[in-house]
Amino acid sequence: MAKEKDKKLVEAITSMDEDFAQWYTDIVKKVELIDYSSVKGCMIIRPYGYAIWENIQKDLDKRFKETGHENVYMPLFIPESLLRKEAEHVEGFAPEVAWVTHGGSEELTERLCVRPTSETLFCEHFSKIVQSYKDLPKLYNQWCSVVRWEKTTRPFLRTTEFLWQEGHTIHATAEEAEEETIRMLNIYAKHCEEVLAIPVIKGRKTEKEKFAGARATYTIESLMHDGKALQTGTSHFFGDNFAKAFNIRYLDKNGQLQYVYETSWGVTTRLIGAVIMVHGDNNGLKLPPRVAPIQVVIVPIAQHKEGVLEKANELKERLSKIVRVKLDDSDKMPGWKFAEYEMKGVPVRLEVGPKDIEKNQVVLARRDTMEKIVVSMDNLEEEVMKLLDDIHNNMLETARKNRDEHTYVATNMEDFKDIVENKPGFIKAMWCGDRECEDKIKEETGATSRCIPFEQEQLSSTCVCCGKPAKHMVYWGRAY
RNA sequence: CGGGGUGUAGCACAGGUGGUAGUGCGUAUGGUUCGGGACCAUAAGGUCGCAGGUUCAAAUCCUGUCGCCUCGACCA
Repeated sequence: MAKEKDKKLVEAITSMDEDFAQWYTDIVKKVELIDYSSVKGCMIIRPYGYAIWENIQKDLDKRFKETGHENVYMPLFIPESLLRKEAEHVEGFAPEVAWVTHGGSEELTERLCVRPTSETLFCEHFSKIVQSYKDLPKLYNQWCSVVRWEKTTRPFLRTTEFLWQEGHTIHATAEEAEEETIRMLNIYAKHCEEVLAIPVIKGRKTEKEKFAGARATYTIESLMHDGKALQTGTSHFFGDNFAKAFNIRYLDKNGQLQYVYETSWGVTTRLIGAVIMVHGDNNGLKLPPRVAPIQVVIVPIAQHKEGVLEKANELKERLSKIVRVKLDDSDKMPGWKFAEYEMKGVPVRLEVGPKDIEKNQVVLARRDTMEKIVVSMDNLEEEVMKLLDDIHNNMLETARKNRDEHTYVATNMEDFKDIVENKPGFIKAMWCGDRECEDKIKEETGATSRCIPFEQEQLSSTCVCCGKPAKHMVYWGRAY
């Protein structure tokens, strides 16, 4: 009887092998990361989910500031005429913007769009504040939400409104702007590996896949557990494209009017989706220690017995000086708590009961490997810190190994199709650089070009699709 | 925007052929428990997604509509 119940509870999360999409939905709901709202495609980010975002923000914001960026805030609304100033840009975004047509009961003379991204607002502002080469560069960033009226939505991965940061910078020269574009891409990559324990492929997007209005788009791509790729962050080089459309000019040292060179770059709450799908397992979420809202959860055993709660509180006090720690002294059974915090992805569980107190020890259980170790209370701080670092490194390596094991090489279309159908993952293949081949591959296999990686390999000399001489090695895959 | 599924208590669901709503989990209270999702007792909790229609009578039949999930085409 009891066993049947156990089974039922364990099955609360759909197995990822059985139905990955359902597994994902189960996680975001049951772990209480989000709730659905009454507006289609909009999600409520609950405290546990938002705390992950705050930790991501904290780390990224620090990295932005260390590289000289300043935070600003731009308006939510963009007048239609402003959005239309850059042709490619408006063409790319117009189909998915939300329009405000009324103020109160009055119809507006010009409708306003809810920002889908803020390039045009930054450009208009830059054109007003920049006169001289001495005003450059301007390195701005904003944390905000944007709205894109997407047709299908999924929590974190694609929502109608989503939280992000968008950096916008202007520079005197193209070289300087290019450098900035790459610098920020590297910051994203480092954040992913050092904080989220997600290994990424850095590279450039093809013309087909680049951002509307950009000269070049750089991207970090990661591989999810189901073998689908996720564009995890992007950094764009605009050249003087927007500068010309918005007339952003400055006087150089020689008294000549010059256009500025511009970049923009962003990551979103999608990063949380990536964390879920890269690290999670059938027991639930598995959070990398550096973003985990709770890094150590203390579960007292037989907490009604004398001295147990006192000791648990004492350990909590000690640990709270170095990690984010929670003591769960609720009336739930210990076993229930174990399962609960495993589902929530808490990296380390600390068990302390009468037997431990007697022996001056505690039990530490790690979420990544499910191993339990016994450590002395005397050097608890040291052991916990070491364990959290170990967990981070192990999670990063496990993710890297998983990605590498699901990265395949194709040298002809037959192999390419076979891989897409039977072995979900990244496909490395040579490409001639022609749009027709890229289109054909997408049409025939459903896979898109993810990026032209900076780290090139010569897999063969001919294009996987048409057989003409190859120009680049490209990562392909089905993507979110 | 097309295909499929779904909407009944906080959650998961049951309620062919119409008769005024039920089960499990959870919640509250009291007690026994506590090293891997405990048990007993008592109790609270629902305008059956919404709007029309048929009918003496609708969770059930009809029409419309909305939300959500999911698979495609488009996007971070």
